[in-house]
Amino acid sequence: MYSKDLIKGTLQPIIIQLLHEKERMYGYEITREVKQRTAGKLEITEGALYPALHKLEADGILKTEKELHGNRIRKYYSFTSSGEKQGQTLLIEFRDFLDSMRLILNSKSNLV
Amino acid sequence: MYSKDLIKGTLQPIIIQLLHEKERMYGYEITREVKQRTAGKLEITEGALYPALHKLEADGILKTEKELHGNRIRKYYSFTSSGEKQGQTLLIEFRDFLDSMRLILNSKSNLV
DNA sequence: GAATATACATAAGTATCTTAGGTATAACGA
DNA sequence: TCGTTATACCTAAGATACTTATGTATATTC
Repeated sequence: MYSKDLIKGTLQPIIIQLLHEKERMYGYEITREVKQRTAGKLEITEGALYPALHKLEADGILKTEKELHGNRIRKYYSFTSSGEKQGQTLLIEFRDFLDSMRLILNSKSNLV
Repeated sequence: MYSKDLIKGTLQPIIIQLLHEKERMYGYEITREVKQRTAGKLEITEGALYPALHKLEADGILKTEKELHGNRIRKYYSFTSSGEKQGQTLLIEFRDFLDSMRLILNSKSNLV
């Protein structure tokens, strides 16, 4: 697991990214998918995820529908029609931000 | 400028990276360098930078020496001998973290 | 039948940031 | 010469995204 502070601010774009790929997902599924993609290096804690999902719903970006699987409830999240566009914008910004980080780490500048 | 929340957690590794390249820098110089490297997309606020530098010093990773330039004081930061190693470790972790972000954004997973 | 996995949730505390303010010198343009 | 911008440091209040801990409940596995 990475140091806790690195992760701040990345959770929302991660959620948005996954939902852009899969249309609808439930919370626990998101934690599993992230863990799998990063070979266990990044584990989203539920104490962070659920409040984040609730906020995205409260902001009108995601909507939910509950479904019974076996005897357990799953709460599926998907984009609202307006949220779709907002999510795309946020993802573009996030990718651009990561590019900037790479620039900082790699630029052979006039330093030294 | 990027959304505020994206930036959280990245300031410390940025400082460490720059000091690995240049040996010693002062606060204001760091803000200029970051702005230049990112074409103005990332501007470190002084309210964030100075407390971060103070913390790195308090943690024994950086040390300082004040210098008079013209009539203005510059406070130069550089690694302590033990801080050098810690900084390297932190940078490796940060790069790895960015790689994980890329994995999440790019993996053609079994989703959909 | 105990431990682990699945699946949701909240709440207190921590840490990093933003925003806003403060001090002071240097340089530049109107 | 006077106001603005740049340089250069600093702190404090408030916002907020996280961690850690806890709770509830069902399903599966050993």
